[in-house]
Amino acid sequence: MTSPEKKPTQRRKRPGGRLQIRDVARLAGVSAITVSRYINNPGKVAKDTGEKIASAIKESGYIPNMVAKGLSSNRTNVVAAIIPTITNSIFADLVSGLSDGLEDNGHRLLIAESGYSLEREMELIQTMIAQRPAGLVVTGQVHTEHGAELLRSIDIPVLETFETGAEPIDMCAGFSNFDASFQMVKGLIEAGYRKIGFVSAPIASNDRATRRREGYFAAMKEAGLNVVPGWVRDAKFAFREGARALGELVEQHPELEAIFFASDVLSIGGVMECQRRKIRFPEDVGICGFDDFELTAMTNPPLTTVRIPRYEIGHKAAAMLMARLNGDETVERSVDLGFEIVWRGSTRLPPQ
Amino acid sequence: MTSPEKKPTQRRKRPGGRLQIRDVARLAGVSAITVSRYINNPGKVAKDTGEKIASAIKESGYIPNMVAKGLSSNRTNVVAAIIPTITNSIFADLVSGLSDGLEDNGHRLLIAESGYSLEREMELIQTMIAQRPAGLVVTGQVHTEHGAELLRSIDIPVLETFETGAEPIDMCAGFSNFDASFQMVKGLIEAGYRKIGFVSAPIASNDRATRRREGYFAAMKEAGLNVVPGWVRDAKFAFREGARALGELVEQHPELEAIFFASDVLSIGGVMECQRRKIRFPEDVGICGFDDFELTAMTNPPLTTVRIPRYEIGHKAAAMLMARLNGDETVERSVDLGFEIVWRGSTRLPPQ
DNA sequence: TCATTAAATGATACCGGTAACATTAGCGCC
DNA sequence: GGCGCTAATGTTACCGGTATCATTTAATGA
Repeated sequence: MTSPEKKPTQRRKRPGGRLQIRDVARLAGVSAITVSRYINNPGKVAKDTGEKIASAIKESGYIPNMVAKGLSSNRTNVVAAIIPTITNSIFADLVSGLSDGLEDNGHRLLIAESGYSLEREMELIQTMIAQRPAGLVVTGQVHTEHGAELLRSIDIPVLETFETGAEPIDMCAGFSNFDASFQMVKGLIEAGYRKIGFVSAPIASNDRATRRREGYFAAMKEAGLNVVPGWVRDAKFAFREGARALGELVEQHPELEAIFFASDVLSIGGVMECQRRKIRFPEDVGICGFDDFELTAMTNPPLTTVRIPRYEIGHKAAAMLMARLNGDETVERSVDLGFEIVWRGSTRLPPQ
Repeated sequence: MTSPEKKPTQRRKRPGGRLQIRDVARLAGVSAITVSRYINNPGKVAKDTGEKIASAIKESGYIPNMVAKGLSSNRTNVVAAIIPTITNSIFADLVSGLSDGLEDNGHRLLIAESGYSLEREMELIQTMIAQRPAGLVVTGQVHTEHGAELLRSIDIPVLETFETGAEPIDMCAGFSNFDASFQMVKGLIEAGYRKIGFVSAPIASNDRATRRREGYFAAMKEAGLNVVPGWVRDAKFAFREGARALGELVEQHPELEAIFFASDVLSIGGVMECQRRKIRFPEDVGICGFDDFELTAMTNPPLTTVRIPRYEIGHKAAAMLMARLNGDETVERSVDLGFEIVWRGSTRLPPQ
């Protein structure tokens, strides 16, 4: 029944698989390596050879196998990004900038969400390393000890985003959350506000929120203003949490003259709550936010907020990674893309 | 100077590289393949061998190379998703659901944005195939001819999301945009509205928007209501575009009794514009949206809208892909996750 | 007792590309 | 003419895992 002859190592294990570079080479009448050269650097092959290969590729519909390429060349065209959540639009904008910058350089984007957990971030760093990305983007400058160790030990460019206050592990792109918050509060004080409430995301596992809170305290302290503990609140990233925080603050601390929401998810929620409660701003209480969501320009009156370069951070991050991958070791290690306080009608304005 | 002896094929080309499975094997005193077995299926190795390997992995901090694994096993643990844009929160929610579902199964997510261009989508399908993903997720059921051909020809599960009207190329998960829009308009008509405006995203390259518009026309026609061409508008996905559309409609068509924005990005913009113009809803004009953004519940009065299972689509998509990858060929090909019309105060309510 | 079978483990080739080196041809120049 | 040099192309081994088949060991049973 079974024929005794034993095939001596058949050549192709996967007859259903895709076309290989060898098939294209055969079609073009050259060797596989020449096709490889043409694909990666057309200038390296003679013009007529290149044309033969090009038409062989076109006719056959060959699509290269980047997995094989990655293994053989020891470099992939994938960049990994770990963000807290894609549903917060500041990170969606970051990812968009990153994606645009990477696509322009033939790279793909692998993303994962840590859910604002540093433990989870650390696990994701490991699983991302397993994919052998060409570069790694993380959020913030604080990580678990083991996470930071992993980031230090890998031999690919690592980019921390959204905060530039500390010395980067490798590179960072963002702005100073402390300064931005400090300047906002300082401006409010100059505008005549004295009793200023502060609402931010929970500061656990979130150095950006932590720096913003520190900026608030520092500005208050510098002006010699006392901060009542109840003025400072946590609220998770959700519009309704901002609404809840505003409700609690105005009920429990009617003395407040202004409320600074250190995220526009929260400030928009706060504005909605004001409208529901018929609280007028800036007349009854000044309201300001952080992030410059598109919506902040459309409330009535529009919201004072901090414009941060969300898309630009991603785009710059991509550029920095690409430069490093191209061997440019002169890339700046810490890039501060700045911020801008946008004064609009939801608060009184500082003089001048 | 240079020693004449020629090393006969040195074993390791990349001494700076990461630990390999062979290193772990040596540490544990077993062969590489046994370590591989332990990693992929611990039950396949003896208990004490497994323990030795486990501690060797732990001590050495070995992180597997998924690129090599992908090449050798001809299957990667990466799923590719192509969405129009990550900055529209409906797709951010989709991606979030997808990401959660994939992570639970040890898979990673590769994303790319097509910018609502089918041409770009087609290019991205090609570059994604080059990465040899385990599965591919796209948006909508309409693609370029070549794009559809590619999707049909690949031998991995393909999942079309957010629309279930047509026969899927392989699988689809979503809901009927036509029905959802039809039911919303039908409800408005039952609530007594006759002159109803319609604002949606541009329908070019966007079958979801196209179906929603068709649903509007069908419901109007069924009720014997005439549609004035000027009542139907395009607006790109941006809050200010929704605001602009509302402004134009109320100025040019003051006869309109209700305006249906077929996206909550647009409806929220419309609401903001109403507040600025002191237009009351539902008193002056009924306003309703589509998507059920969190914010729609917080406007004053809250917005009538269509709740769609954004996160669930992504999560279900992941589950369907994983089932197929596990060899389950009984997976449903077309999964309709439904929708719900949420009647709130921004429109009059249909009877009962 | 020894063949039979299952469980555990190992040896080897291979996945589809590319790095490193080899080879060939063509050219300039002394 | 021969040498050196460059441009174009080919040969071979290798990237770090796993599929496949082989081998060893232990357990089972007539």
